[in-house]
Amino acid sequence: MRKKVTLKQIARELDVSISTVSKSLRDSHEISEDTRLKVQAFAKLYNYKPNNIALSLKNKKTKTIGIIIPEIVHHFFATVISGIEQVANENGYNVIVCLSDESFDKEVINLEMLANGSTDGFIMSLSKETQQKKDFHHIQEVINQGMPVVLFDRVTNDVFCDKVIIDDKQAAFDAVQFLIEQGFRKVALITTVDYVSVGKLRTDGYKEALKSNHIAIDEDLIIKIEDIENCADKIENLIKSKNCDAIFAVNELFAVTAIKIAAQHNLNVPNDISVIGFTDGIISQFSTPSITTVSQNGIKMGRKSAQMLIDRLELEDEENEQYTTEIIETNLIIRESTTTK
Amino acid sequence: MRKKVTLKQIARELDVSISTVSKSLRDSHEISEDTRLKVQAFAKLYNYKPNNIALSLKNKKTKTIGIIIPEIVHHFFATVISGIEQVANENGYNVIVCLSDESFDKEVINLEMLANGSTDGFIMSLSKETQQKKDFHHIQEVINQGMPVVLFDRVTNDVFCDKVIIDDKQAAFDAVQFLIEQGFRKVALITTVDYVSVGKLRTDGYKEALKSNHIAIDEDLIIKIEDIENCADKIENLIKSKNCDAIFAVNELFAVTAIKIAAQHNLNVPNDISVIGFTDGIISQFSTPSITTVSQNGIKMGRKSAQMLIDRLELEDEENEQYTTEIIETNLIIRESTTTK
DNA sequence: AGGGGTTGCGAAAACGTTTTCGTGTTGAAA
DNA sequence: TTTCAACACGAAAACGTTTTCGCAACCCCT
Repeated sequence: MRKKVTLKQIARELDVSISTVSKSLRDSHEISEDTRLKVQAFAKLYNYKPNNIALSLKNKKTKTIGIIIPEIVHHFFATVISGIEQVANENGYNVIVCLSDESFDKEVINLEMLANGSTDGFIMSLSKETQQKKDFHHIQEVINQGMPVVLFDRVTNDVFCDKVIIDDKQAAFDAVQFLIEQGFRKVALITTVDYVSVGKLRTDGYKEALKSNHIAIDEDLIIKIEDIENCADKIENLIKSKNCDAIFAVNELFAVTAIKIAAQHNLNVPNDISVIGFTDGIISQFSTPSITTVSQNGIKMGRKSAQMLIDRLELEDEENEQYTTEIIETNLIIRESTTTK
Repeated sequence: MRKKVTLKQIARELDVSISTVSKSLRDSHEISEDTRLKVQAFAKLYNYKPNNIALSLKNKKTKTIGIIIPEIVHHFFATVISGIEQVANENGYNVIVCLSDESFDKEVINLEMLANGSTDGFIMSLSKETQQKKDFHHIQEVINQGMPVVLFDRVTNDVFCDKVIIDDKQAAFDAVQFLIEQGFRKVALITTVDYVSVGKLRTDGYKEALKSNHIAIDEDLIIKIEDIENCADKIENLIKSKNCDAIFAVNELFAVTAIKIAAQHNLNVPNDISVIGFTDGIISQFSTPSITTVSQNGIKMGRKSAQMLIDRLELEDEENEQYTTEIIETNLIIRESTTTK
């Protein structure tokens, strides 16, 4: 086992000082060509690589980005990480990933853990519990300590920092508008409870679309799912009522579940009922029928988030207090689950 | 902006030495109760937390695990990360994730980057390119430097270290055996090219199952997919030939694609043709029909890998050269895509 | 020969910890 | 009064870097 070699060891071996070794390796002109080449040859031979930890301590920069997200087993978040990782890599950064499991406490613990020097900044999406409690002191804390934070997707107005979101309301509006344009008047909504910020916004967009087309909002056509496990019942009631000819679901899972339940009741999608989902994940692409959906482009969100964070990190000139909120465009991907009336 | 406070600052503020502060905070008996309480109160007030980087440098331990996988936008890998993260968290470790994008070079770069002090050890799954080149010197290198490595799923016999795998061959055997027991004799195989280790093993299992049931192997029923983009043609040929009554696919994507193409040719799954996939991901669960599949239990693989790595890391007593290979059991999840003949 | 500039290198500080060892003060025992 | 232990604290080294500064040695010019 050949442990990694340090400057000190090279210095001792070559009978020069540590400074000389360091300077030689960094091609300093202070060092004679003789010594420089000798040191470089020796370093190469022993495969010297500077120790990152020591560098981090010295430079007070870790070249590491902390990512804190609710969960990773979720295609959208996976794509965002993928995007972040791309940009991070291009700029010589590493990413360290923590999962909050939708728990406020875990989010706080992770944040504090990484804030003690492990990372230069954070990219986060809030856990459900955090959104519910509306407690963001932990985030404010790290910002106060001078660490940049970028929030994406699940954000809050209560903390000032850079943000990357989609226009959830507009996207929902567009989706519902599309359904209406296809001739549907009885459009149902399957959404989440209101404290999930994106769910609320998409609900708003749905309502607005109906309003602007002078369609009355029928509360019976709006169902709010608390937890995904037992969403089936409520959806089944909706379908059985046969009161709707189209459904807008605020995520893939709701959409595909609706389709499955419809099939169980011998209703064909899209012929008997059209369905639009949200998030262009695996499910939408591969379900049968494939699902018309609002594409969020997680890669792009991730890339943008990373770029904003890195820009701020490398902006040495202190305190550009102009926080911006970037909006990533969405687009409706039309597939097999919708038709015209 | 209130920057993080250091021992030195506390010491200066309280007019004691750095050692005294450090000892007070660690409840050393060398320090009088008076000073101890005073320091602790002050530290609490200013929310002192030791700097991780400094600790890492001193202790030569980062409490960080490096994960290098081909890609994250893949349900199986996401579940493995999730499992790793659980165990890591329970033991006070963080995880830093790098993606090789199936590229040998990126795998090498990531490994070298993290090997310079950033992590205490690695959990990896080999990129396709690495498996093809059969070049593992980079992995051997970090092992030689004394960093433990755990390989999972896509492993190799050419490097000695701990490994976590499933019995791919046996699992494939069981799946095909199941189909045969349901009465199918013309079982087709959709697999990958041979250099993908798991693909090869699953192919072997398929062949063995046929053999042990005295069914001749028909090479026309075996199709090998190079890249996923244009797998459709080959699969279509298979389906059109109408030569098979059941299909075993070595991953979800092949399985769902087969089902889709079958539908296009007015063949019903499972009534006209039964399909079994591999990996119990989102697709298998939510496609219509839902897919009978071999479940890999990524969470468990991740947990086991992390546990093995951490055990080795905390086993101070040097050099337990007994590397082990852990086999995670699989099981066949029977859903709608299979029936009996 | 003396002065000034260049060249080549080393000492030391700094980043933030922990820990070992030393040391001065106090109190009690001889 | 002297001696010694216990007590409370500080100095310094160590982890591996980078960088500033200082300092010899040499050469060149007058």
